[in-house]
Amino acid sequence: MERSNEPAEGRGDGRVAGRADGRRPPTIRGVAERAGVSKSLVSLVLQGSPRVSDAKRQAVLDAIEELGYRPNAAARSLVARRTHTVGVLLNDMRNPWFVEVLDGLNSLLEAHGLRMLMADGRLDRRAGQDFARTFQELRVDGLVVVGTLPDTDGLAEVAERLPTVIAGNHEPRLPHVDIVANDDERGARLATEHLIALGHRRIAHIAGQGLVGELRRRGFEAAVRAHGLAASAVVESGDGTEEGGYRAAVRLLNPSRGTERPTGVFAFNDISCVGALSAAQELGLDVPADLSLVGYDNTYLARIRHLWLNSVNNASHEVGRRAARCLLDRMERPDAPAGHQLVAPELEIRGSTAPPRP
Amino acid sequence: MERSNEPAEGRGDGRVAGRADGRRPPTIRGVAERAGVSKSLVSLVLQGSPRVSDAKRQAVLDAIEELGYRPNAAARSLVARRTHTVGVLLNDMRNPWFVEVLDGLNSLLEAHGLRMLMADGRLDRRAGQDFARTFQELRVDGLVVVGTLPDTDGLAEVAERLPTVIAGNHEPRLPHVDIVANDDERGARLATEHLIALGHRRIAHIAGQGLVGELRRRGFEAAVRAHGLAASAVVESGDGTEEGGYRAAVRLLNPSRGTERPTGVFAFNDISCVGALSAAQELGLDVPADLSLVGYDNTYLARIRHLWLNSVNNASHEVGRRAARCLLDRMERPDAPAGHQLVAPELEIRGSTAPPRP
DNA sequence: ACGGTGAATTGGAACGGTCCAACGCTGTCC
DNA sequence: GGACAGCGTTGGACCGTTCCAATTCACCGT
Repeated sequence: MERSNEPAEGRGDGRVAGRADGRRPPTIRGVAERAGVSKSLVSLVLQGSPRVSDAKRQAVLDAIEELGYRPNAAARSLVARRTHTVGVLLNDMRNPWFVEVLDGLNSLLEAHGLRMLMADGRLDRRAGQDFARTFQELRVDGLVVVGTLPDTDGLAEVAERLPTVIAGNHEPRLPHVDIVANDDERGARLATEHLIALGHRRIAHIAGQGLVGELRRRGFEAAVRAHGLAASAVVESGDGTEEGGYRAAVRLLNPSRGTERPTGVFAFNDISCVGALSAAQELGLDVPADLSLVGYDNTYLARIRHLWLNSVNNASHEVGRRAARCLLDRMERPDAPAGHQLVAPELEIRGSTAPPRP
Repeated sequence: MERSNEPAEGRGDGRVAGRADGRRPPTIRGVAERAGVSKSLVSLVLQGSPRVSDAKRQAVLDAIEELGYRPNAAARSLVARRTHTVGVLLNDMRNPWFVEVLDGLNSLLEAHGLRMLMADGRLDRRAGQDFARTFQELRVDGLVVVGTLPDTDGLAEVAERLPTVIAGNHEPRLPHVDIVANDDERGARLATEHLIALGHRRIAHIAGQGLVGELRRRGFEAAVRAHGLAASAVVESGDGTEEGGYRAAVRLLNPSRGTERPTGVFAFNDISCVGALSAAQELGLDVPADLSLVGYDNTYLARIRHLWLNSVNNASHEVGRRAARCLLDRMERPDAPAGHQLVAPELEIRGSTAPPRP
């Protein structure tokens, strides 16, 4: 009762201590009053309408400037029923690969006036489990899932209502969800064929886990088979970590092994490739003279002069760009059939391969 | 006129092609209607009010479930004048350091029901230039700036209206803006004193740029001076890159140099330390037998077994946690004087240092 | 029988924008 | 001189919530 007579005073929101400086941010009405026009006219000015006289436009702009007015995005999107925001769900921001995709995404989305709202599933437990709820409550205009994702059921639910695109992963396949991914199988073939072209005949692969690990292994196997080297090819399992790569390489290179050891190794990713490099050096093998190595992902690890690894560059930036393109298309035609495209990788040559010793 | 009789039909928003599936998402009114209650009661249920009969509560919950209703965050925050969102501005997501800070931030913010809206100044040109405008339009409840920042004027403007905290940087100092940063000077002293304690007498520093570079150099100089080694200490300038570290190390270690060469080097960061490592190996020096190295930041580079660098761990997670604490406090008392705290780093010992050769 | 009490429920006014129909002007044309 | 067109401008409905005051209703004591 007493309170209703002093509406804009501090502590008006019932918190323990007064919020902000007690003064609410200026509204469109405040601007209108100051400029001596109606709020409708201010709205027209904000939208850059041409049917406003220069005099009033200037008055409005001055008032905006003087008051430091900023339109309220919530109010705006409430009536427009568009937030100009797309949700981006990642699962590990530590992965430099993601940043490339984000960069590619952003370049296009920004040009279309969309901002990105990022959530990291691993970093933010809530976002991982409950991202469906969060993004729906925020009424994002679209959703991009980057990499693998914790909760497929949740995604299916969101995808029914929201234009959705998966970037950098091959699954899950859902009715109206586009997929843009790296062509991992092709990249693995590229790496393997590079070793073969150098003259290597005993070639090994340090495998990774998950669907991506599967695809890269498949590419490796296809390449060795195509060149009749399947009999002398070996696959050791790793886990995508440096330690896993190290141990796999030790198993591969250990002299106690019955068969002759490989002269070329294609590793699942750069990290495990670095592990393999460590193992080789511990065993007194020179890279690339005694052992050729190829990694994958072309991370900045590969670019360290000390390591200088050949690596498959999976063009993540392009994946991001294309995913953005898909999302924009799907926002226009939400019921179009799901598309599925692969982006071709390239092999980046540095110093970790050479022809085998004669 | 004709339209007003068919309000919820597709294309109602006047776009070129129909948006979504033509059906608007359910609102609180729809839920109320279905449950046979008023919208006010639904609102009470949503807020978990105890003064709702069990029968009606259940009816409402069922209706929500059946319709797949999700409250509209924009409408909610419009009346509540709180978005439960804090803006996080970073300047390069590629930096693994940031991710740690974000993780620390998130752990506390999430527990207080706040979500993070991230913008990368380098990735998103608009966010970098115009983040002040964007965050103000979104009416975020607070702002965290992680690392350095492109536009100090913009920050000053925002900070007048918004609880603001700077994490991981020592500047700029503004009236109501708290600062939580790593104690770079102390970390540098730690690293340098470790070398001194091992018995090194000719110690060098590969410096970095900016305020942080300055602070670390200062810590180095303080330590050598305190131990009476200032005369034999050298500082070479680098730029925080691998290449810069490499070149600085070449200059330091080159035999043609007039003076005797250092036996211990403290580098500005892990990356330039890796560059120094490369240079040492090219010159035929063994690390750590001929040359001890210490890096900074304890990134995962340092943890690569192949490199296995001693490095100063600047406890970024803790920086994030404390920054979140500051922000929460400041949201309660926005006019409190600005605080400034430093987080103590620790030295992580691995394999890149040893006593100098006798 | 009646007012009082308190709990459960409801209508309606915000919140800060957009947008549409309608308005007052001025000038033009027949 | 009146109908009309077109321009610049405005009031008010609406978007989907929250919150407050008001209402209903059963129950109680007198």
